[in-house]
Amino acid sequence: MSIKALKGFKDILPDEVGLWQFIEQTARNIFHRYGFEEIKVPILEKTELFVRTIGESTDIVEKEMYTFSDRNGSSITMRPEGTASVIRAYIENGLHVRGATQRLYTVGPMFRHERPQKGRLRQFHQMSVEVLGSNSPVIDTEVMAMAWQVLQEIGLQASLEINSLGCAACRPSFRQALEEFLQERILNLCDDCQRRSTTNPLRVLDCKSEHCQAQYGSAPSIIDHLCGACSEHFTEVRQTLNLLEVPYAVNAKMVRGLDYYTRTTFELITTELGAQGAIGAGGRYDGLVRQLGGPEVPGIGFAMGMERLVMLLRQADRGETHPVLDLFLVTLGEKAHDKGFSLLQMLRAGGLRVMMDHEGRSMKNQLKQADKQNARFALILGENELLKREAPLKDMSSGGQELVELAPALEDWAAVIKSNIMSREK
RNA sequence: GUGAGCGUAGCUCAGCUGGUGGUAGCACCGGGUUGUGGCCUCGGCGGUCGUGGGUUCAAGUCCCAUCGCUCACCCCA
Repeated sequence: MSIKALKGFKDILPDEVGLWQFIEQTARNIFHRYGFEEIKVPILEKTELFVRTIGESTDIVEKEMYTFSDRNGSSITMRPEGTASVIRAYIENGLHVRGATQRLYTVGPMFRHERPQKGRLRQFHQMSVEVLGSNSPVIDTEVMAMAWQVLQEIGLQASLEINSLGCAACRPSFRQALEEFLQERILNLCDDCQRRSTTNPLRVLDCKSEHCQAQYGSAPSIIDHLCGACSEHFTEVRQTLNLLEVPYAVNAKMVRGLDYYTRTTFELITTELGAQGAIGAGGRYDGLVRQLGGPEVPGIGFAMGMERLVMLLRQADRGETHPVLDLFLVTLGEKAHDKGFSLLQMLRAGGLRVMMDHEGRSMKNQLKQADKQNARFALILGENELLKREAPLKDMSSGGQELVELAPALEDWAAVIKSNIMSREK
């Protein structure tokens, strides 16, 4: 049996890479328009970083991290998400002195040891965005509007759901009210909710059981428990979203899986991906920088799942993008091949995408190759052409061809061929 | 971690109540014009039927185990 990739680890084949590049380029372009700068951070970090930020009792930390001992015995972890590393880098490099607010994004693989299913892998890729240093609710809106715009520009539909989780001042009172509510009817809840009511009470609210949901209609809502400042913040977020005419819905039952979130949280949700509806999600994390030993700096961020975006585009049949060759050099005979090889390099240096055959295949075959590689033109170069000093340039889509002169010097050939091709650029 | 479904060619799949693995489609390679691709046509390559046991005269087909994949739960991008 040959060696196969690890469970949950996938090859991204050339057919699909064009789509990945399209998404990433579109997103980067938008991020730059919004004043964001890229930061590249390591894939490995000290385990402690994730334990302290994501939260000790979260599923990610408890059972999903790729954690192991380094050769000198320290515990290191392959990052399960991007925010923690960016915050660490922000603090470690004193980025707060570069300006009051920093807008950063990073792109790359994340690792979680989960059971793979549709839209969920053990190595997956995120584009992750962070704003550090602003308390303004308008920043929340700006960030959501930017995420929204990314989807718009890559041509995807999703709905935006928002919520507020409150802050260290108001969340505990809500949590207490909820716990009391759950205790009163603990025996009427499903097994999962009974478990969740002690481990992670907020989670019960998005239970899928109808029986449970019927009872949660009267459950305390986080929105009602927000303190004055948090309530005002949330109101302003909604107002500015309205102002920008970004469509959204408030979902008071939305919960996030990472402990560091405060105040505004949001998800971009699609119904087209089976059980994995979130294609982007994020929120505020006002205490996080301080908690990691940095200055008292608020933050907000979100991540988008590349695999899920790619999957949606494929489903929408916006699939494979084939690389296009400007020219395929068809050569006949050894002499023409050698001459052609020099010409090939000259043309490439001149910026054209050019290929040729080195296997001595028949002309028919070489044209077949040209076709398969989506060449726009084919230049036919044989002994006759070398003697006559002119060669047919064939337009592969129309089939028509005309002779181009072969100047005495190779440089001039290349220039003539290039200008011939360029002039027919449509 | 739990549950369900599925493993036959590189890919998509036929293969009935067990009776010799398909001229199958796509892809790949080569012919059909001795210097012109796509379409057509002909031919070729390609499989320890996931693996290991068992039942049987006989197993791709039935049984058990195991591995893998997929989807769902949990949870999450």
